[in-house]
Amino acid sequence: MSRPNQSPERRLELVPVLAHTFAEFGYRRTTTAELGERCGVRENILYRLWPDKRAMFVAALDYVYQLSEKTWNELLARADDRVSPAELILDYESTHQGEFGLYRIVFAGLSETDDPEIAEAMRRLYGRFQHFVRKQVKAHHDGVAVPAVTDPGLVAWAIVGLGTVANIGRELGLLSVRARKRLVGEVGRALLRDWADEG
Amino acid sequence: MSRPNQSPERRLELVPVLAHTFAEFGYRRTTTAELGERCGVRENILYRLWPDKRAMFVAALDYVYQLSEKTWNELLARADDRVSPAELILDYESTHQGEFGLYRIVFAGLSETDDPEIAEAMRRLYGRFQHFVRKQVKAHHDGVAVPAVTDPGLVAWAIVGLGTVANIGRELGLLSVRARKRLVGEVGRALLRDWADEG
DNA sequence: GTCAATAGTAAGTGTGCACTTACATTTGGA
DNA sequence: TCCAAATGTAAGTGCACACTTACTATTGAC
Repeated sequence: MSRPNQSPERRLELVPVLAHTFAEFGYRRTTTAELGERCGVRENILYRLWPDKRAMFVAALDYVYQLSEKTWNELLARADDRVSPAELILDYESTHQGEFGLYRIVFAGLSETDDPEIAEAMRRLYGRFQHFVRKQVKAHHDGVAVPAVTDPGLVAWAIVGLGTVANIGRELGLLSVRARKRLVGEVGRALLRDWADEG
Repeated sequence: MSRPNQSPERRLELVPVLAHTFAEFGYRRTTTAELGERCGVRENILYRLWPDKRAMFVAALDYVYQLSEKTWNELLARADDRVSPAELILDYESTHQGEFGLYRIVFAGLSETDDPEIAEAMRRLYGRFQHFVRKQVKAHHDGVAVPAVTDPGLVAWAIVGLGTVANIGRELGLLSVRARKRLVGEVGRALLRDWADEG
């Protein structure tokens, strides 16, 4: 034997670059030549690390979730007991949401769901997002007498929907920063609010 | 002169076919050859009716909104005063939402927003959706003492978000028919509910 | 130092597809 | 019945781009 295989490390280095490139151009309009250039390598180097362009995209999708989860977990680690985790994430997302433009990968993925592997990656992404949010909503509900919506799973989907539509509004220039903040903040809180409280 | 130009009529005939084809394959994976075949004409016929593929897509996007608006207006025309128009639309969407798969065109459009004309068409689409829903929410608020969220515009965006995430859940097989119905129905009603009522 | 595997360079290649061109046929107003 | 415009057919064309091949240079365990 000679020279240890450093492919895994190399993949970890390059995935963020892939993700940002796919976010910028979408799936189809991203060329493997462009990916190589951004990564500072020739195309065939990428083809040694991943079997095809599709696999590069799937890797980028997985990276997007991991990055979000990491950010949220760091956020929750700094939580005190005055504000519930669910509210903390809402507040965070209402200001920082989408700031790296990575949501555009998700949009790209949504029109490539005929590919089973991409569909699977999208399922992982949305499934995990919803699962994560649901956990926080459930915890939040422990301190709530009469939740506006009883099923935490439904609330989690609705919150994911808020984030999604906020990103659509941003992408199309239909929602200002301020409007997006109010959308996620006010509607999100209405979904979490205690129905037993005063109006 | 001889033979009147029937292009406008022909366009009206063909647009639904374009829309269903784009919905099936997305923007990039739809070939002009396929469009021609589905329309039962040669490619260059399509190029006489629209300048390029992009224009065909934009026409399909506009068609999608027109179809939805038509459906909703017919629905509202049958309304009585026991249920508010906003609730009527929620109930309708919670069962029939996305049934023709045309939402997939919207997903396709979301990853083509770098094209100014497509972006503009998407803005029209989402802008009109939100505007339409907002009108119904506003009317609904007239009969409500303390709305859960005061700004009808925000509520409208949230409802559009519910529809969007429900379609994503359907597309990825993450939400069953039943779950989608509950998502749009229960969360939608929570957003419309009167905060002054009993819990 | 040797050798085998890794890492990198440079130049294809084949195909899919948006769009075009050249030509034939039909239509309907005068 | 003429003829100009509309409608249709058939066969390109050129380019973008995913993926490959052939080759060179580096690394590091022995």
